[in-house]
Amino acid sequence: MKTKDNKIPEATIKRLSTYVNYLGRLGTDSNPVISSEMLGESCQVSPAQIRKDLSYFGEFGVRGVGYDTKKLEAEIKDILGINHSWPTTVVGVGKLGQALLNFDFFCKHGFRIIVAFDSDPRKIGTKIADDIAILPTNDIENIVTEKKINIGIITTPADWAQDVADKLVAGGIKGILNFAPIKVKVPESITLRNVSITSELDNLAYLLTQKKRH
Amino acid sequence: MKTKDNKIPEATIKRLSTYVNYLGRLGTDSNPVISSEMLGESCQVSPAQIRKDLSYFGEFGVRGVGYDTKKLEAEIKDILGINHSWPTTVVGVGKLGQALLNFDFFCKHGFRIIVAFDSDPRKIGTKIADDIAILPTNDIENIVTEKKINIGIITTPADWAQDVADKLVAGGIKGILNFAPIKVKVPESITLRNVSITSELDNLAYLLTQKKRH
DNA sequence: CAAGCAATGTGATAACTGTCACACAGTCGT
DNA sequence: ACGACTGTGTGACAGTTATCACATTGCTTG
Repeated sequence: MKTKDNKIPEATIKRLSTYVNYLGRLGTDSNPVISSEMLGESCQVSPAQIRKDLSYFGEFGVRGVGYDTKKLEAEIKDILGINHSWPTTVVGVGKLGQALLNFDFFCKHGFRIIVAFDSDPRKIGTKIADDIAILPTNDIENIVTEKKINIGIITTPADWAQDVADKLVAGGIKGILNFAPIKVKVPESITLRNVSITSELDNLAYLLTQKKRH
Repeated sequence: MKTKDNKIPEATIKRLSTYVNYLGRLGTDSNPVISSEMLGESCQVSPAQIRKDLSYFGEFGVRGVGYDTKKLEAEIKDILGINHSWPTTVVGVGKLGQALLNFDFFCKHGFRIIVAFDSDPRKIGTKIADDIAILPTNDIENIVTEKKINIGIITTPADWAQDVADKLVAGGIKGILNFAPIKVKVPESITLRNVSITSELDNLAYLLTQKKRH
């Protein structure tokens, strides 16, 4: 795979994710080939934008024809790095954690949940969703190191998030996806993404308010 | 409140949400006044960015001093439109739906859950999280109209999402927050936000892959 | 085999977003 | 009361992202 440039817009990555998701749920038999216009229609992105996004990484289509659906899906998965399994752990087995653990897409998107952690004694020692063990949060550092876990997903309440992040980092985690509603701080070398559900709600409220004020 | 211009970057709104969230969890007694530098430190945003963000909407600080913490929080809430209650419904009472229904922040962020919907007969008729009734999805249109519900949150599996969205729209919903991993289509007049958890995962995978390839 | 067609790939351009430096206003100390 | 000081508000600038038009290339058909 070519990577012509390392200045890829984050928005492009987000869209690639949309594309691959759509391609995945498309019957490849009925649509062996897809054009940027058709894909754009489904993903609500302009055809030109799609071509531009892909052009950052190479040439995947055939002029005058379009893209081989199956091949394009594989190419994008390769670009995103979701064509193989990332050893992953979920910390915080509340409702949100459980929702994620049961998420079909986890495995489909290249994430293998090795183990989960929680601080609730009643949950520790039990198993969840396809035989995933729940261990005490104090074991995070050791287990992450031992099992060579790359990715940590934080679904604890806000107050615990920073402590959990520190433990994951101490264990040698590579990346963190944080669902707790505070921005945790980690060393420069750790890849971090904060997912703020409240921020999405606030954004919706803002848009509705704007509309009302027109 | 002044709105000098209607071209506010979406990123600004996202950051405002971060600011207000942080201000909310700050002891107002210990910090009656906060500077853009202090706030920036906590929210991991440059001080200049904060001042710029706020300047879109007016002047809220005192030069040489900073911002009145409590007042700033109220101002931002006013800007975002989360200083009052939006009548809201959640469709899909799976794990993710339950997680959201139990989310403390819902009420704190100006969303009042009126009712929930699900298609599972075992759930219909029961109640959840502080006395919220679960009704069948077939009732969506009528109830949304009757209760004048403004916001619909979709937490169903992908296959149901579009159907649910259509029902919400038929009931006269104003805005939709969609957690299902497909982009639903709604009329122009409806405010829609898609929250893609898989996209966040993909983004993390991409960043890690980049790092590995360095 | 050549001409027409269809849809890609991309350079140029426009729009948008963030950064920076500094003028300005309010406060505090003397 | 006045000058030094502190932190805001903002215009100018730089960097980034999206849009557009069209040249390009491979397929198809007569």
